[in-house]
Amino acid sequence: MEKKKNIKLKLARVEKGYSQQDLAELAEVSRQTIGLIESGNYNPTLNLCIKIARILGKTLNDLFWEETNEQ
Amino acid sequence: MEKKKNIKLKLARVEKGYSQQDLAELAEVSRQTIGLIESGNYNPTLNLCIKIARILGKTLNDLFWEETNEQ
DNA sequence: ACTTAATGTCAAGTATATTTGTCATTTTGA
DNA sequence: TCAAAATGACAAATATACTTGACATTAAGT
Repeated sequence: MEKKKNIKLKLARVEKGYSQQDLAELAEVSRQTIGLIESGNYNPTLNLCIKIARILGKTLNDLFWEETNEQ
Repeated sequence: MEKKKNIKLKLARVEKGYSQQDLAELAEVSRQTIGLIESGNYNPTLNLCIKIARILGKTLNDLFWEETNEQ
């Protein structure tokens, strides 16, 4: 049951020059939580997604929305 | 500590002609969970937000993103 | 007025997001 | 090469999302 990595999040983080640890501290969560979200095997809460998006200067859609064909 | 109601979600649901119960069944969660998300006193998981958005033909930003002045 | 559907709310239980600690592996820079 | 920084991964504990059940209140239709 491999899940899809969140490459968009990782790219946005690296573009800002942040390590997982840096982003974790800014978002006030653990480094592991950031790692798990990037790995894709994770279901974070909405508030954390919003916080991360704001820190990285992105929106929810930018980081967490996948367009589907039928919609 | 009153939190802001998610009026955008409620509007999108009513536009589709769904009751909270209807949406809950489609999203495979309890009616209470939908009610709590609309009431704003809640922090749902990302996967549930995505599921709800897809059911209502909206995006994450449409339903759960608030633009801020500084970004 | 009456009935039913829809919603709000509370309390107790269950599932799972998140933390903490630790160690292994990879990457980066001197 | 070497050392340090960054990341991956695991297990056990804690915090909290979500469920279930139940009852009260409000809205809508007849």
